[in-house]
Parts: sequence; structure tokens; C-alpha cells
Amino acid sequence: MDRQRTDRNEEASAQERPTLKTLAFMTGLGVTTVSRALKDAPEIGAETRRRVQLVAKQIGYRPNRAGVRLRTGKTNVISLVLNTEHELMSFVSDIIYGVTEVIADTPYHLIVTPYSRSQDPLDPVRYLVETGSADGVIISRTQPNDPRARYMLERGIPFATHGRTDMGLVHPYHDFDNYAFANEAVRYLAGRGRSRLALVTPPVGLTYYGHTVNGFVDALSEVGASEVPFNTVSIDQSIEQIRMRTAQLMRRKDRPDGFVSSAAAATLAIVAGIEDAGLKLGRDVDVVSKQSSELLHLFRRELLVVNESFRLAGSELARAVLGWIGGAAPGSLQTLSKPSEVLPYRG
Amino acid sequence: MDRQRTDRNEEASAQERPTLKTLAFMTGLGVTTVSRALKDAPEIGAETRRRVQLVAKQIGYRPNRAGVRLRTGKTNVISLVLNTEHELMSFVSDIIYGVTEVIADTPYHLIVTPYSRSQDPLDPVRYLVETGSADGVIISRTQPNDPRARYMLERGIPFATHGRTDMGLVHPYHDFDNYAFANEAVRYLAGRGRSRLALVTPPVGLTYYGHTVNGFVDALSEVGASEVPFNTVSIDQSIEQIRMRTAQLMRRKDRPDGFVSSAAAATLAIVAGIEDAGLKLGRDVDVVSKQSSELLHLFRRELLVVNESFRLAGSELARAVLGWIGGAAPGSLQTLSKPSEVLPYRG
DNA sequence: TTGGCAATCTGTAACGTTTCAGTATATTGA
DNA sequence: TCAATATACTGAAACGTTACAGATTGCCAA
Repeated sequence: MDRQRTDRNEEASAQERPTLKTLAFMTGLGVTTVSRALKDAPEIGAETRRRVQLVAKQIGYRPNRAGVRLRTGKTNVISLVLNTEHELMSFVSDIIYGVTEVIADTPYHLIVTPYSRSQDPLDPVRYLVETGSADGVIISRTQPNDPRARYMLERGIPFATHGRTDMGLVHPYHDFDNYAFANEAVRYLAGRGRSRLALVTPPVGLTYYGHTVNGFVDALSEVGASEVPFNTVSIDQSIEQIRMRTAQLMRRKDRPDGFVSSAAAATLAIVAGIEDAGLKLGRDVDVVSKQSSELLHLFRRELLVVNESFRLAGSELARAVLGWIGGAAPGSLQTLSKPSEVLPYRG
Repeated sequence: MDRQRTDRNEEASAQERPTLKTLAFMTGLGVTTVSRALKDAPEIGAETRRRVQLVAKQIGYRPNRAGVRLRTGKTNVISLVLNTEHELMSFVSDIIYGVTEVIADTPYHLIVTPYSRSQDPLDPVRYLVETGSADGVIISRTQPNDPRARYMLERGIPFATHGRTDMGLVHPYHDFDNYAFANEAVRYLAGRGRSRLALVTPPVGLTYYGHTVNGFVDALSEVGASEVPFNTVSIDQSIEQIRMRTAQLMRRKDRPDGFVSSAAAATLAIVAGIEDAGLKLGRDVDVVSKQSSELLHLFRRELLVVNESFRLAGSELARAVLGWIGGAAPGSLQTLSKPSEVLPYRG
């Protein structure tokens, strides 16, 4: 049995959802005319156009997504591809809000496509492209040579990356200037008399790992400070690991007197490790950390923070994908967001 | 021009996505037979069935979502409806992961439907139902008398709520036992000699506000402790507000010596407020807090925590909606998760 | 032999949309 | 006056799927 049980031969007053046919019947026009009138096609008379649009608005006509999608291939969907193990909590929530903010008054829906450690990060992207499930894709955890970007570029599907690539290929991205962040963090620490600095890096392999390290290293030589290697740790690791390794490090006599940390969660662990070693934040060591919500100052007032907005990233990425879908040049859809000043405790 | 530019009259070797027609051509059968063979219809010969399924797997056939959706009305989508202002960060990320975990090996996609303060919470739900955009819906911030639940129940669209309602209507839900949480928190505090307790409540109006308050109040009288009213604060407020109000409260001579807090973010603010007033956690006052990630003990080791898993909530909610869609009785799809013990600092 | 029936398979129509190839009417140019 | 042309509209087909109502074949009972 068909799911429509009303007599549909001649549009009874049925309370079913209105379609083009309904509108055609009500206006006395053909469905073709109605379809074109709704999209302001030039070959439709001005009055007819207004009339159709009025009726459509009155009865709350909304195009059937499946109809459009089947006919045109346009899904009106953009997909956010997320790693279910390594994304930061605040990243997920803020970026989603940023994206939805932008697509709110468009016909687009946002679908979340997850993948896990065990999978090739290319899998979800391949799935989306092969099944034609989205008009545009947003990916994070971008690598200098990113197979996902290459793949989508080859297939011609619009996408935007959170973070840049370095393949000589041009595509939309939004990135935070992590070079500037690390650079300024070092300078700030130097200004407070710190000279032996350790860096808590982003995950090795991601593009912004390189940016961060470069900013850090360049600033070190500029201010004449030295690096205390801490390569065993990155922000992808568990709280416990980071804490333990930090405590180990801080018990050595050649310990650092300053940290630059790329993520708030890692910073909590760093601080815990510092305190495990019996040292005191602000006195024995200073820590500059990125954060995406205003929580670190509550945690320890001595922390020095730089803000990075993932909500902004979400908005920019959504704007970029929509722009590309809309025909803009990919190269014109690249944004870089500058870090805030280093903020000490204010009050 | 049609988006398909290949000569499609007689299935050339075109690298287009395979459809039922492709399969029909390859197997020499009719599309109807192929369609039925793929869904194990009984009137298809066993060998034919195997043959079709083999070929389908070989060439990686995947049903076209738009085709199915247009024909059957089934969207294979479930929607998570979120408030973009008030949801907790960790809630969003964990619940999404929980949901995707469950739908990973189903044909379902997850779409995120946001709404903001300015909107009626019913708006997004109405939109989903009117446009038939999802087969099932998950909502949070559930109220005792929830118009959204009532609305969806009337329209017969499967949904699950995070939190219970109290309208005498039966529907799937997942809830955390906040009565037990508040109750045990009070008992624990009493066990540590605390007798003047304040409650940092969930948002007034949500069902679990009542549960929490009841658990708190009942336990108070059972252990003979008293309540220090703190009604000006709930976990929906800003960090700054909570912090300020807590500091005010703690400067009064009739201040509490114990807090029960319903959310980790609020707890950070509470502690900050306590310390603003010059008091010390663990000595002057104890705080029991719910948390959804293991961060509070890093924050202040003296904090007493109870864990609530939003990932579990996401999974359970997804299971519930899918169950309802699959025809299970709504009443059989209700789960309540018990709080962990109160966990003091362990090392 | 014939009729009936079960077992398999098939063509057609429909879901709602857009595109293509028109048609009908009014308007213009010579 | 007649044809050419612009204007405003229209029906049919197609996207990929499933439901309905057959169609074909073989087999068995009468």
C-alpha cells in the first residue's frame, strides 16, 4: 500500500504537504510554469510570478528535497567529517555551532560523518563522494600532503579544510595562525624572564604542527632563549600520559621554566604534572596556552592564555564551502585568523 | 543540460554510479526482480537472489538515497536538535559520538538541527516534521510538560528525549538518575561532616531540575542537614555570574559548607567564587559535582565528582529512536542510568 | 487433456522535481 | 496582409526506487 492514502487524483482538500502540482492546481497553471515562477525565471510574466510566489508562501510550500536531489543531484547537504577519538570536545561543539550559524538561512542541512582510529581518514570522504551524499565537505586535522584534499580536488567536489595543506594545490581553508601564536608566546615568556622553554606540540603529521614548531623555534633564536626538548608529548595524548611525562620532565635539573601549549586540555595535564613535581606555576614556571573557551583562568589564575575561536572557524569554513559551491574561486576562500594577545590574569 | 553526460541509452561501460538498472542489465533480470532480490523477498529464487547480491557487492552498488526517499518517504536520517546557547560543550561532542557509534553500521545519517534563544524550541521540531526531513528525532533539555514531545507524539513521528517528561504520555527516553545523584551527594557531604548545603541546580523548567531538587531535599531531611538557599544561580548562567554570586554567598556568615553542583562548568565558577571569598576548598567547604569528562580532579584535587556519560546517553537515545522506527513499543525504549559513586581524589 | 495453482519473474506507474522541446497568442516588420 | 518573432505558458520525459498487477512456466489433480 502506498503511504499516501488520500484520494490524490484530483487534489481533494487533502492536508498532505503541498507540491508543485498543488500549486499548479490552485493557480490554474502548469507545474512547469510554477516551478519556473518560483525561481524567478525570466520567461514568466511578472504578475504570474508574483501570484505564484504569493500562493506558495501562503500555503507554506517547501520544495521536496528528495525530488530536487533525484532530479538535479543537488543534495543541499554539507558534511562535517570528524575523528571520534582525537577531536577536542570544544572543537566539536563550537565548530558545529559556527557552521549551523552560517547555513541557518540557507536550504542546507549539516550532517556529521564520523570516523575512528581504526579507519583510514580517507574512508568517510570516499563514502561521501561515491554516494554523492553531500554538496560540500569540511575536514579537519589537515596534513601538509593531505590525501583527502587531493581526492576531493580530483573529483571536483567542493570542500574546505580546517588548517592548510602544502601540496601546491589551491583550495579553500580556514586556519589559525599558529606560527604567530607560538612566536608571541615565546616572546611573552622571554619578557617575563623565562629562557628554557618547552613546547607541547600539536599532533605530529598535521600541518599546524610544523607552523607551531617553526614559530616557536624562530622566536627562540630571536630572543636568545633555548628549547628543552619535550618530543615525547603532543596534545593528542591522554591526560594521564601528558601529566606523567610532564612530572618526569619537571623533576630533572635541566627542566624548563616555561611552556607553550597548543591546547587547553593538555594544559590542564601539564599543570597537574608541574604540581606533581612539587613546583609552582607562576613562580617556578610559566605556561602560555591556547584555549577555545574562557576556562583556563578559572583553573589557575597564573596561566597565560591566547584565544582561538572554533566557532569562527566553523563559520568561515561553512562560508568557504558554500562559496565554492556557489561558484567562487577556491583561491579566494582562504582565511587566516590572528591570535589574540597573550592574556595574563586580569582580576 | 542533464548532469549525466554519458550515453545512457544502452548501458555503455560508463563509470557512473551503478543503479538497479545497471544491475538488471548485468544480470539479465528486470529491475523489479533485482530490487526484490536485494531485500531478500521470498518470491525470488534462491539462486537468483544470491547471484544478484553477489554482483551488487562486486560492483559496489549502493541504493540512491533520493530515489528511496522519494518513493517511500523514508529518509534514513535522524536529527539531533540542539540549543546553540545552552548546551554544554561536552554534551554536544559526546552525545554526537554516542549517536554516530550506534548508527555507524546502519544506513542512517545524522543531521544536526540547531535553534537559538530567540526561537521557540518547537520551531526546529516543527520544521523537521513538516518537511519530513527525518525518520526520527532526538531532543534534549526536556521539560515535564514538553510541547515538542506532545507534538511529535500527535504526528506519530518517532523520537527520544534526553530526560523524562511528566505528562502521562509514554515515549522513549534516556535519563540520568539525578535524584540519586543529588541524594548521594548530600549523604556523602554529610558523611564528611558538612551540614549546611547549597545546590547549584539545573535550569529551572527542565524535568531534571525537579529530580535534582527532590533528591537533594529528601536527603537533607534524611541526614538532618539544612539547605542554604542559592536560587539565584543555575548551571545555565554565565561563568562570571555564577562566580560572582558564589563569592557573595560565601562572604555571608550563614554561608554553606558544602555544594552540590549539577555541571562541571558551573563547578569551575563555584570554586573560583569560593576562592574569591578567601575560602579554601576541602577545608572550609566541600563540593560534589557531576562531570562528563575526567577533568575536574585536575582542576582541584579536593573536588568530589560523580560521572555522567553523555556518550552513553547518545548511544541509548539513538538505539531508542531506531528501535521505535523499527516498530518496537515506545514504552520498552526507556533507560535510566545510575550515577557512579562519589569519587574523591585518588592519588 | 484440461484446469488450477504455485513459483518466478516482469512492466508500468508513481513519488516531486527540472529540463527539453514544444505550442499558442500577441506583436512586429515589410 | 503575411510571415517572422517575441512572450508566456505547457506536456512529456527523466532522475532511482518500490508497489501493484500481471505474465510465463511447469507441475499436478481430475
